[in-house]
Amino acid sequence: MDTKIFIVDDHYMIIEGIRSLLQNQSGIEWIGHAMNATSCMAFLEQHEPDVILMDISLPDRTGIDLCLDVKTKYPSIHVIGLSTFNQHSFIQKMLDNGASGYILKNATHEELVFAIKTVLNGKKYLSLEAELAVQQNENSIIPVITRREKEVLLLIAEGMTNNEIALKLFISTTTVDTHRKNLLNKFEVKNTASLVRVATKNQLI
Amino acid sequence: MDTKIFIVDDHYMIIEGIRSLLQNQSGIEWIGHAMNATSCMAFLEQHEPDVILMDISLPDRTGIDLCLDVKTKYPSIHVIGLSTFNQHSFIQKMLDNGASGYILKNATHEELVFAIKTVLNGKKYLSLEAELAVQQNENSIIPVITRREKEVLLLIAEGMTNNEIALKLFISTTTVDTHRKNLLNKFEVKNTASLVRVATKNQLI
DNA sequence: AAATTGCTCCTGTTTTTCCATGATTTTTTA
DNA sequence: TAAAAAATCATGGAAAAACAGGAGCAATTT
Repeated sequence: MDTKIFIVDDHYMIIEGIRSLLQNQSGIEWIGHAMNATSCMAFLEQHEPDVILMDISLPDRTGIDLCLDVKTKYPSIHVIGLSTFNQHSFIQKMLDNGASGYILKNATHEELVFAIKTVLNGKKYLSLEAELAVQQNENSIIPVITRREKEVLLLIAEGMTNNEIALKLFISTTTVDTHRKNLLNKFEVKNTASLVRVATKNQLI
Repeated sequence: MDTKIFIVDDHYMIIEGIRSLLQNQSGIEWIGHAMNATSCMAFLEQHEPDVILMDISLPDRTGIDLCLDVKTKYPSIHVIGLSTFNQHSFIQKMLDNGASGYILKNATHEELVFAIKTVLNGKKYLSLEAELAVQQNENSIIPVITRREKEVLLLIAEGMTNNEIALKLFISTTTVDTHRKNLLNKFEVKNTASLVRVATKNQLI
């Protein structure tokens, strides 16, 4: 029985590229593609692929969210993340949400097939670049911030002062200042400029 | 005589995708691909394509730089920018450097062929999304900053204080402050937080 | 030759941030 | 439900940034 592959990606060229890469591969059957999260879920009502290649960025939802939905509803399906970026946080989140692997769009035909075979055996496959990115991720501290802190962080990035934030959130200025101070501590930075920079880098803003 | 197409992109799947999309297209001949700027320039020593599809992000140089080089050396070649993002600043820079068009990687077969035909006729082709992005670009102010200001901007984003920047650049603290003031004015923001944010958004950092 | 631009520096004042420390109340979680 | 975490508020002081306004000098453009 052939391995059934399904692709979720909103880029025609990628879909065509993968189709072309896999088309003469024995043991692999291409059963279709979706260009957004909604039609992916709709497709899964009718068909059950063995492996889904899933782009991180989709028009209606992120691949990260979609991955969680798919794995919750169909735990036996193996999901492989697919992206142009080797963005630490993306990769980690994708794996946290149940993905079995992650490859970049510059993967070769061989790597693609190897990744599919690996996850079918229940193992994880990370492209070399992705693995490096995850390691880097472990090195760099991704601080855990509270809901309120995140709220304040966003407003800081908007350029609001402690005072303005206080008015907006109906709390005291000194409270905002405390949140700000805690953010600086958690991110291990010493002023607002690098706070915004680091937070942006980590996709928090 | 067939139109000779050459691709510069570091993603196998995209290369395969485009090849697959163009393969049965009459009047179009695929003459090869390069996966970085250097081998692109090397290829052009021997061959002269009519149209180059060029990715924005390449491993050794940006497509933006490469585009300028190609157009300088071979003005008759038409360059079409290719990217996942409809990033205003990228598109504009690409066009400034002589590109004849810009399409996104979710372009259909029809759009791709139409874009190629359009630029061959000496006209410009922008994908709908790209056109919108450029319009947005015109709306949002992309401030022109000087070399020194950019230098200071980077150091501000690094989290350095005026004093530290002054020491690093061998200038007075008040001078740094002036640059900072000018940056705030040019970016039309009122503090460092939004300065860093806006600059990051516009890929200046 | 005149105007513009970029870089440099200055004096002040006001506002905001940064830092330390401590404490109370509310919410989450084990 | 008890313990932990989060959110709230406060005081006070030092450091940095923001704001205003002016000004000299060199290189470039008009």
